[in-house]
Amino acid sequence: MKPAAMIPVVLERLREKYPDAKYELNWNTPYELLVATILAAQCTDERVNRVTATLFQKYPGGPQALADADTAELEEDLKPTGFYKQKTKTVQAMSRALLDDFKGKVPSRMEDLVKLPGVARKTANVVLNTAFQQASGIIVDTHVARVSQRLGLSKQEKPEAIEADLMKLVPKEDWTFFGPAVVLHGRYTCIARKPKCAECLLNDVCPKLGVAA
DNA sequence: CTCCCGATAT
DNA sequence: ATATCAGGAG
Repeated sequence: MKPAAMIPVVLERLREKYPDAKYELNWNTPYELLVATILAAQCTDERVNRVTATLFQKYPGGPQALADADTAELEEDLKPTGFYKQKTKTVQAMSRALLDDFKGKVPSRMEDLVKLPGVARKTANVVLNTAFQQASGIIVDTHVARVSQRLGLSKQEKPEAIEADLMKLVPKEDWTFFGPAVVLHGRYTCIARKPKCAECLLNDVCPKLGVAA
């Protein structure tokens, strides 16, 4: 089955299983979502939510508090999310850039967002799709990348190239659903190490590329 | 391409 | 022992 013909099937079945697929990160403001998304690199949402729950109480009011925070102390706060020195540096630099260049407000344009330290298209798309209801693009994280390759929707390796392929295939009105839904499918069914092909809702249309028989 | 970080599955 | 986990920077 050709990729273009698979898309309606994929969308229909994912909608049935995950009717209201959305990101499981907790947030109250675009800024909180941006920080949470940065912290989510190589880390589960559940762990991020535990950290941010106390983090935004301790550093309230947006980017100023985190920009001004003591770095060593913030490192301890972020430690459970892994890559904590890197993430501390990134979150503080991003917060300062927000204050310096955007009056402390999270910009709602892709071209502005990706200028922020620690923000590339994946993170920007999460913020735009989720907080600003904007179909700026399709979120391509490790799950979306893997599932897209296995389904034969893209043969590319780089996330940006995969996103470009997907944007041609998936109708724009489905972009904000496609990302989160495929993430869930990738996390719970089309698992990296040991995909559950037997119980997969797409196993009849999947070419099973890259999956051990 | 490597590094950042550490836990867990295989 | 190695791969992977909601990536991005140098």
